[in-house]
Amino acid sequence: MVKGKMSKRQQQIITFIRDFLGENNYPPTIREIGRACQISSTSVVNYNLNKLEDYGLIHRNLRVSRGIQISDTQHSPNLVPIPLVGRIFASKPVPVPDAPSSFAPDEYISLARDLVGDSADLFALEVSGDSMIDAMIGDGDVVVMKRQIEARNGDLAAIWLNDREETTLKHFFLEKGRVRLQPANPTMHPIYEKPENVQVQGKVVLVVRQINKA
Amino acid sequence: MVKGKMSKRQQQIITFIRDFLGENNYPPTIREIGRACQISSTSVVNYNLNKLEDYGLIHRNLRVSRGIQISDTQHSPNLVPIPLVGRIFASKPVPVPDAPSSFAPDEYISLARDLVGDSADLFALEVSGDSMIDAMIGDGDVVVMKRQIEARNGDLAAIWLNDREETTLKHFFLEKGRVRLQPANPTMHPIYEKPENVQVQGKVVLVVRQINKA
DNA sequence: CTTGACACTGAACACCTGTTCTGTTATTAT
DNA sequence: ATAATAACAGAACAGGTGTTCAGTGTCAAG
Repeated sequence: MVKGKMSKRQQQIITFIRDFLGENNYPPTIREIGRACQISSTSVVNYNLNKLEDYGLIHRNLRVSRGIQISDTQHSPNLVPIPLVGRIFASKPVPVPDAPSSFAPDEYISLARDLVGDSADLFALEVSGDSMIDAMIGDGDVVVMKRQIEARNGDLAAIWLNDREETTLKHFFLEKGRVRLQPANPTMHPIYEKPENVQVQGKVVLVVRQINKA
Repeated sequence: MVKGKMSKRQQQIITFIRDFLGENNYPPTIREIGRACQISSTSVVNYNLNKLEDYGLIHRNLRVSRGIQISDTQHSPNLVPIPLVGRIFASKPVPVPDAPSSFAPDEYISLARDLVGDSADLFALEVSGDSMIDAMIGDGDVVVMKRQIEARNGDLAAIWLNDREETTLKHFFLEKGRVRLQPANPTMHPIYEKPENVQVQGKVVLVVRQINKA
């Protein structure tokens, strides 16, 4: 959260840092910033960098050359590796990985960070069969899920139905004592379940379908 | 391509650089590398860094502090920018961009290269409405297409139907004088058209669905 | 007007950093 | 064994780099 308002100069500085990082893969020095922003004195750059750190927009490693990190955005590698932990069937619960760091080094899929954000507990599943077709998800699709036990209204969630012993992907709505599970396909009708019969296993964040996997 | 074989020390150095970069978002100095790898002399680190650059594993910016880049982590080669050229409706032809380099700098979406390959003439469209639902593609989905006028059997193609004046996304099959257009949803039935009535506008390569666009 | 805060200048300092040089040790080929 | 090459150590140097400090001008509040 930004407490104060960034001055024009500070905005100029932070955009330059971002550009410089994108081009060189390492942060600029104080003097390089000054040169780019027409600031004659290193102390002024230092002064404004401290301001930017107060605002929480950057992080500085003191006494280290080029020790600037941009905190707000996605600036590490722009790719997020997501572990592909298994397949998802209608007839089995979702194979949710135990810990966020339980690395199954078998396979990863890489996605641009701006598609999925920075969350740590993401994992991916390949869909087997056509049982998720009412969620507009077909055989071979890859779903990226976020590990969580509860869902908020409207979330597309992976839900285990205790009585049917079946996994389904539906939009989750808790309404006056019952759970409405709404297919993503708007031409289909919802089903209603008792809350104790549904078990949320994760929330779908992204669906990727490769048409011609070579 | 690596011409020589990396020594143990060089391997140690490059893994340290990678770790350091992952932790601090900026590259280490020569002396930091030496300290971490038990190398007493800066010249030895320099010596091995030059070797690593000869092998093509890193790139050095001479006379610049922390001027080391790891070539395989450079995000540029791993991300493919795809121009988002417009929206796709059932009632209108696909807005195919004219030239592969006709840059509409409005918006881009970045995707990992291993998802879409290297082809130059890719473009992306956002789907409006639920008219593509029989291709399991819903409102707000993004389809990545490859510009081409002909389709091969089995391709999921964007097809303009001359008589209905309508765009549809279906699997394309040319069979004995007629064209079979098969919905991606296996529970739905195909339609048949005369070849002169269908006009291929592109081939769908990828479908991405972000569930909670913030 | 005075005060104080804010943004900035210019200069100086101490340390950091990449580079280069001479020399030593280990490895390999002849 | 001998020579050549690769790998390393240590020191020194020039310039880069973060930091600090004494001032300057501006501007709004008291």
